[in-house]
Amino acid sequence: MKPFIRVMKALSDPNRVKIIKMLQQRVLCVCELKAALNVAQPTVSKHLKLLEDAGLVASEKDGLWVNYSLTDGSSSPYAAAVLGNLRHWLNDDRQVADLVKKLPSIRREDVCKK
Amino acid sequence: MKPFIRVMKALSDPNRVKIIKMLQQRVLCVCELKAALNVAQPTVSKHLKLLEDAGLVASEKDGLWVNYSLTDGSSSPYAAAVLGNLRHWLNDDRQVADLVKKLPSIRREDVCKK
DNA sequence: CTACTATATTACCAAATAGCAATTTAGGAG
DNA sequence: CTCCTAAATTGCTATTTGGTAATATAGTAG
Repeated sequence: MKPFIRVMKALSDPNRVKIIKMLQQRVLCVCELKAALNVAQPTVSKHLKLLEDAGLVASEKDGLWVNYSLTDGSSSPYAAAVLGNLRHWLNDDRQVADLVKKLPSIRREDVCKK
Repeated sequence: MKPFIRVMKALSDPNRVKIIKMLQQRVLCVCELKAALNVAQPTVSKHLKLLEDAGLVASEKDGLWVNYSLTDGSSSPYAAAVLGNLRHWLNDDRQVADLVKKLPSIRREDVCKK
């Protein structure tokens, strides 16, 4: 039951769903996500932790950066199924579409460094 | 986005998931669910409202009783998909299995009437 | 070593949520 | 009508949760 609940909980927040939809486009680091969502950096980190615990995203360190990507779902059948559905779900959603559209203009080199 | 979030939120509580799994067995009224879950009646009603708003369950009055059942999912593609998955998901879960097993012994005539 | 930067962690606040007891609504039976 | 019962609603409390600012951690560059 717990693993299923974790996936549902992870996907029951708009910002976390947006993170998933953005990661469908490409690998992203924390500050790119922070820039896209317009929230504080710790907020992004917390969301990512929940998504990772649910088996929805994976992280890989690259020097100073941490790259986040979608998992293949092998760690959780629930995550796998919903990630599959989310490939086509919400593509027409206004907020998601806007984010995806502006995503190419959000580049690590510009966005990181305060 | 909202309808999707509603479905995820509705399914991110163990008692609500248990309600879904029990409704896969048969139609149930509020006091049968209350007896199965061991929670207060208003708690059950509140859960059912959330599930109904998400398009996961439907209610039908029958005199003094209100019968709750799973929807066919026509009101929400998200609900439809997850309800489909939940047909085979969690069948081996300890708590769910126990509930399903004791469900036949929970009969409206015995359980309602305090 | 120091200085800088990306991320994680901690501490805290406000809003949302699961739970209950008490009450209200609504239908059935006398 | 009154009495009874199933369910919904209201009002409340404790816990959870999304957010932030401040701090700690870890890697890079000099």
